[in-house]
This record gives sequence, structure tokens and C-alpha cells, in this order.
Amino acid sequence: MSTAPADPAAEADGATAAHRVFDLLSEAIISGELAPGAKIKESALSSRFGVSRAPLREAIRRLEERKLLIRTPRLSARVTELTPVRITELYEIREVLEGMAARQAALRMQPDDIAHLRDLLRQHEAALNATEDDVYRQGTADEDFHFFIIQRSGNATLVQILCDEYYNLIRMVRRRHSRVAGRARRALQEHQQLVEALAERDGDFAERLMRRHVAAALRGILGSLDAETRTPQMESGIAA
Amino acid sequence: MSTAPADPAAEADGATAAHRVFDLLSEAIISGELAPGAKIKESALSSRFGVSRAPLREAIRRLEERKLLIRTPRLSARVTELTPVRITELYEIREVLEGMAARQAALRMQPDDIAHLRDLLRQHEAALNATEDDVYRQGTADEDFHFFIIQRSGNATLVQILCDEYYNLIRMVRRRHSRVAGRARRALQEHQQLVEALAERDGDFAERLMRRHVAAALRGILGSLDAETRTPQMESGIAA
DNA sequence: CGCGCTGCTTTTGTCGACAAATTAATGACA
DNA sequence: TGTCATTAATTTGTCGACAAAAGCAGCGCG
Repeated sequence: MSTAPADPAAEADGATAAHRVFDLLSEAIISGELAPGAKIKESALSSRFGVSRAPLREAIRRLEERKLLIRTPRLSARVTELTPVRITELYEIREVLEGMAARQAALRMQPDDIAHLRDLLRQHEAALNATEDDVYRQGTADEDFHFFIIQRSGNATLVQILCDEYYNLIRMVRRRHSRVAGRARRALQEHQQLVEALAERDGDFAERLMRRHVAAALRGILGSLDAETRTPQMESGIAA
Repeated sequence: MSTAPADPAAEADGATAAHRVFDLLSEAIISGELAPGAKIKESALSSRFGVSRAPLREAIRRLEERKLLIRTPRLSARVTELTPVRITELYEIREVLEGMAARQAALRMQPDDIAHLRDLLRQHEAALNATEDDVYRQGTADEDFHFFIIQRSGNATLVQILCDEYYNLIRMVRRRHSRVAGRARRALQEHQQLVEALAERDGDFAERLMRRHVAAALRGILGSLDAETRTPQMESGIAA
């Protein structure tokens, strides 16, 4: 039934009904319960969530803002389709933006921050050795790592764009396409290199490493997309 | 009364009432009729625009997405305040994003596109020679130039971010802070250099020029902000 | 005389219903 | 039988009203 919020970096579950519905709907979209391209019927969803159409519309509006829905004036909203082109565009933007974040973070990092990052990587490594398939938690660790660096860039607007507005979309890409064999361990190595560059306050190198890291992630995703071309996706509509 | 839409690159005036109100409200905010920090009272505005609160709320939601309003769960929405920090953050992001756009555009430019850009610059120059103070139209020409290059980057997501989501905010910054003496002519020169780099398909140089151009614009704005520190702003609330 | 409490006003969040518009369904016609 | 026009059924956009929460004023109390 997936009624548990369990949404990190999101507003508290009980702020308003609209926020609650927003969390529920994002989860439904990201998990694939609402398949890409599926039409969003307001009355159906409002009755499903037990709220009126007003808060549901607010949630839809917010999901459109976060690029999880596409809405055209009089037509129904539809769930975003993650085409290779779209994913590429998104990751190219991530590349320059997170590269910039890494550069600026390198100049502002405190010893405590470096220690925290090293700790994160230790946990990441442990999780990697312990489980072979828990991609979800691994993705969360990856997010923690990236978000921490972004936050240390000191650019609040950048933090908002990457950690808030595009958070769900990136999570959706990762959740659905980012289970490339062996990629996790290489990613960990890249993270470790990046932390060293940050520790040395080498903004130039940190930016370069981050850009390569994001570009490599994109290549992995595109490669796996190529491999699974025309693999039947057994996702169902909302009527579970 | 300023009921004329006159909003370039925006949706048609009559798509829905919410769109119309969105245009009206953005204009009111950008022009300064709604002063920064001013509270947005839904009922007052809905009666002012002659619509119900539903489409007004939709417009508010969209304006929050475009960063022209800040809204906290139960408090009233407030008009964004353009602090120097915020402007700096925005322009640093523009720098990397538009730099990237220029690089990619350099590789995709067609002869027609170069001709169009040269034509734009001729018009820009003519306008600059003709009028001494029409900053608004000059700003529009500047937008046309930047937007065209961004669009030729081929990255639709990037176009959406820069030409749609941040369009109004950038316009607001320009409208309120970008009338630095002599900056317009230097900006034109920088544009001309940029077009040459694009014509030569020198993506590396185009990116560098664009970044310098945006950074210079930011310096101009910050300088003028410094100069007018504590200058009384004679903006009034909505009750005109 | 300052501070906290109570009650009132204002404002947002939510609801149910109506109207316009789109989509589909049906039937007529070439 | 295929295509198009007309009509029925959804679905979105909009409205006015109610309820809950926040802000504000006046009052009592230490």
C-alpha cells in the first residue's frame, strides 16, 4: 500500500494535506506504480488519497515543478517519461552544476566536513561489502555524499536546485536505471578521490573529478539503457 | 492600471485565468508595484484581478516556482527580496549554465543562426546609438541574444531552466539593478566577440567568453548596488 | 508597569458543486 | 466499409463557502 512517507529531505508529513499528497504521489511515481506516460486523473487520485481536489491539484502543480509530471493547459497531467535524451540533458546539467559545487566546496571545507565525508564513505563501503543487491540504500548513500558537497558549496540557490527541485527526478533516474554492474564500486573509488581533492582544497581538481564522476554515471545509465532496449517493463497503472 | 499582458516568451494571455493572473502578477512584481518583502493577500488580489482564489493560488504557486515569491506553509506568501548574495548565487549559476550553452551552441550553430545573431547585434547597436536611456528595450535585446544561444545548445532541459523558470527572476534583477553606466556598450562588444567565437565553432573560447560576460554583468550589478546602498526605494505596496 | 492569557479578526487550507472543454462513442453518409 | 459530423461522458478549470490556524487586540495578573 506504500502509505509510509519515508521521504528524506522533504517536508514533514503533516504540514498540510497537499504536502502529504505530494509525498505520496512522488513515491508512487518514482516507484513506478504510476507508469511513465500514465494520465493523472484528479478525481480518481483525490478519492484514493481521501482528500479533495484542491490539495491534490497543489501537489500536482508541485510535481510538475519538479519535472515528475508534465501538464498541458487543458489536457490531463502525465507522468514524465525518462527518455535517454532527457536523462542525458539532466546529467549534463548536473555535471556542470555539481562540478561548480565541488570547486566551491573545496575552498570552504572545514576539517569536520572532511571527516564527515570520510565517515560517509566508510559506511558506503561497508554497505557495499555487506549487501550485493540493495541498490536503494546505496543510492541513498550516494545522494548523501553528493548533497553534502553541494551544501558545502555555500550557494543556497544551487542547493535548492540540485537538492530540492531536481531531487526527485534524479532519484527517479537512479531508481529505475542505475543498477549497472560494478558501477557502485567504481563510484565509491571516485568518491574517495574526490574527498582527497577536497581535503587538499584543490578546487580545480575537485571540479574535474566531479564532472568525470557524473559523466561516468551517465555513461553507465545510457549503457544499461542500450542493453535493455525494448525490454518489457512490467509496471502497472495506478489501479494496483 | 497595467492590465496589458505584454509579456514576451510567456503563454498566451487567454490560456486560463490562472495564466492570465500569473502574467499580471509577475509584471506587478518585476515592475516593483509589489515591493520586495510585501505580503501577498490572496483575497485582496483575487478581487483585484476579478477571479476566484483558485486560479490566483495557482498563479502564486507558479510564481513561487519561478522564485518571485517565497511561501511558507501557513504564512502569507511574500515577494522575493533580491539581496546581493542571492543575485551573486544566481549569476554564478548562470555563468556555468550559459557557459555550457555557449560551448554546445558553438558546435551546433548553422550559418543561418550566425547570420541571425549578427542581425540581432546590429539592431542592438542601432538601439544603443539611438536611445540613451531605454534600458528596458536594451534588456530585451540582451535577453533575445542570450536566449537564442541557449536554445541553440540543443539541451531542452537547459532551455527550460534558463529561458522559462529563471526568466522572470533574471528579468527582475536586470530591471531593477542593471543600469550601469557604459555597461551596455561593453556588453555589446562582448556579444560581438562571442558571435565570432561561435562562428569559428570554437566551443572552448565561446564558453570562456560567455562566462566572462556573465561575470562582468554580475560585477556591474554588485557595483551599482554598492553605490546605491541605503538609497530609499520609493516603491509602494499593492494598494496603488 | 511589564507579561501572559483569552477572545476576536484576518488569512490560508480545504471542500463540494457547477461550467467549459476535451475525449470517446455513436450514428449518418459517401 | 471507411470517414466525418454529432452527441454523450469524462475531466479539468473555476467558483463560493466553511474550517482551522495564525496574527492581533484588549484584559487581567504578578
